[in-house]
Amino acid sequence: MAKGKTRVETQNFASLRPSKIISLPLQTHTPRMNIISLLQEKVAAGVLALYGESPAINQIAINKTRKEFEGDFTVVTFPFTRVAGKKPEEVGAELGQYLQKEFQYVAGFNVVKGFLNLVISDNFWLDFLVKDALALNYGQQPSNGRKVMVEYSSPNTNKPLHLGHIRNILLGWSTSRILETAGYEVKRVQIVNDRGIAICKSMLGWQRFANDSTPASTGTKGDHFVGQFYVAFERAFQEEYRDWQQTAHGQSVFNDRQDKSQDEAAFFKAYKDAYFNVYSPLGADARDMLRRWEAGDTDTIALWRKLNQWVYDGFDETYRRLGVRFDKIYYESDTYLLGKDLIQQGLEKGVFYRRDDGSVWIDLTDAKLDHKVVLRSDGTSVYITQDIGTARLRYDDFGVEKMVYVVGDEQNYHFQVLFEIMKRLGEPYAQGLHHLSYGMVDLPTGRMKSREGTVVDADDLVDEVIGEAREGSKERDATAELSTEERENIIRQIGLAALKYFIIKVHPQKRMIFDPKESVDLQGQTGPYIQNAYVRIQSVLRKAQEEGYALTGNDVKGYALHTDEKT
RNA sequence: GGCUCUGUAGCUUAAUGGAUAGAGCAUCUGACUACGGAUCAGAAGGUUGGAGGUUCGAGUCCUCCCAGAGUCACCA
Repeated sequence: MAKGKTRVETQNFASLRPSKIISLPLQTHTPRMNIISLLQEKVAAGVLALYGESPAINQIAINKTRKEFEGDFTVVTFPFTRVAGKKPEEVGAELGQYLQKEFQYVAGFNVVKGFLNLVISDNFWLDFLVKDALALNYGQQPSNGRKVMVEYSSPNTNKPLHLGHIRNILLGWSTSRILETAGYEVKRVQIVNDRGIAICKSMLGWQRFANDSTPASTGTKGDHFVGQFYVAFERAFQEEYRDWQQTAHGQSVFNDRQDKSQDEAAFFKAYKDAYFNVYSPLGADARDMLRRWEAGDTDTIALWRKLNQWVYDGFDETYRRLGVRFDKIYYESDTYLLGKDLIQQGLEKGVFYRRDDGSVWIDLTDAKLDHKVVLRSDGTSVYITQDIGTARLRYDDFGVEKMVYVVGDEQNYHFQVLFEIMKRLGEPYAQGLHHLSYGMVDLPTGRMKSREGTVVDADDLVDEVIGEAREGSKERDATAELSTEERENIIRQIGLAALKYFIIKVHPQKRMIFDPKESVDLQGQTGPYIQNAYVRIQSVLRKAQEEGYALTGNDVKGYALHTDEKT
C-alpha cells in the first residue's frame, strides 16, 4: 500500500520563532519600543563622546531592570570597558551622567557592577499609556511594503482534519498575524493534496459501499462522510489481504520470498504494499481509477469533483469554527506537473545532471546534503519537483519575497534540499524561504495512530473544549442573564481560547503532549484566564467612565506612578 | 551508522551571551459578604541530561558523551 505521505498526513512535526523568520527592525513607532532604540542611539552617542568609539547599535543590550533593583531599563556596560579602558562601574557612572544630561526621559540612574540602571521619567510612561497602550491597534507597525506568504494546514482530501492539523493551523495563523502586525502584507495559502492513490481509494470506497448516499442524505459533515469510505476501502482491503494469505498463491509467495528471520505474520505485514501493487484486485481497481483520472476520464473526474467538494465543504466548516482563512488554495491536481520547466533550465545551467537511465539529479554533497533525484527516469515528477514549480508559481502569483512553510518536522530534510535547490536555481525569493517546522502532538496515552483509532479528530476536539467551557459556565451565574445565543457565543470563544493558547504556548520545535483535560483548565497560563483579565479591565474602564473619569492626558498628568505600574 | 531536533522545579513550560534561571499547575500558609471570584497575597520547590572548553559573563556558543524523536525512496 502506498503510504502517500503529504504535508500533514501524519502528525509529525520542530521550529523557529517568528522573530527568526523575519528580522524585525528594532526601530518601531510605539514609544515602548521606540524608547529602547532611542536609548541605544543615546548610549552609542555617549560612548562615542566619552571614549571616542561608537559601538554597533544592535550590540547595545538594553533590558528591563530586574525587579530587585531600582530603575526601568538597564544598559549592560561590560562591552564598553575595552574602548573606555576603565572598569565597568566607572563606565556605568560616566554613561549614566551623560544620559541623564542628554536624554529628557532619563530621570535618574544607579550602577551595580557592569549594569547601568536607568530610571525613566513618569511623564514618559503616562504619555505612553494615554497615547499608545490604550490605542486600538497597539503594537501594529506601519506597512513595510513587503509581502510574505504563509502556507499552513495543507491536508489530504481523503480524511477529516485531526489534532496534528490543529497545531499546524494555529501556528500558521498566529505566524501570519504576527507578520501582519510587524508590517508585512501576508498571503495565507495552503496546498491541498486532492489527487493520487489515496484519493482514489475513497472514491472506490464510496462507489462500492455508499449506495449513493451523500452527506446531505446521511446528515454527515462532508469530510467525515468521505473519510468513512476511505476507511471502508482500507477495511475491505485488509480483509482481502487476510484471505489471500491463506490461499495456495499467498502461501507460495510466502515460501518463495520469506527471509529466514521472519515468521509468517511479520512477512505479511512487511509485504502489504507489494501485495497491493502486484496481486490485489482492489489495488488494481484503485490504480485503474488513478489511470482514468490522469487520462481525464469524464465520469472519474466528475466523481472526483463531487467527493472533493463534499470534503471542502467540511473543511470550510472547520476553518470557520477555528476562525482562520486563506487567500488562495493551491491544489496538487493543478500543480503536480509543475517544475519540469525549471528542471530543464537547471539542466542547461548545469545545476542538475542527467544519469544514464535518464533520471535527473542534483549533487548537494558540498552543502552537507546528498544527491537528490528531481525527475524520474521515465520523465515524471517527484514530490520535490512539484514544490520547485509551486514556489515559482506563488512568486508569479503574488510577488512575495518570503515564504513560510508550516510543515511537520518529519520533512526537515525535504525543505533543506528544496531551499538549497531554489538558491542554486537563482530564484529571487530563495533567501526568503523558511520552514516553520513543528513537533508531533502526542496524547497522554501515547502517539496518535490511525490504525489503532486513536487519532483525535479536529471537530471532535473543538466540540470537546466548547463543551468543557459550557460545563464551567454552568457553575457560575455571570452569564445567566444573557440570551442563549449570546451565552453560546461567549462559551465558544472561551473554549477556543483554551485550545488555541494551550497549543500556541509551546515552542513549535518541541514535541508536545495534548491533554484535553488540562487544555480546558481555566486557571493559570491559559486563554480563558487572559480573557477574564481583559474582561475585568474593561469593566473597570467602563465603570470609571460611568462615574465621569476619562482617561486623557490631563487627568493623569503629574500622577506619581507605583513601580508595578511601569511594567 | 550519517545528518537534524529535543532534554530546564513533581508536572507543563519561559528566558536577543548579561545580574540571584522567570512563570503556571499541583502542594502548603493566608485574604475576601466579592471593582465580572474563572479572584488575590505569600511559602516551598533547580547542580538547566553529563563532562570539558570559549568568554569579564553560558540554559544559550564549541567539542565529546548519555537518553529520546525524526529522517536518510525514481513515496508524498
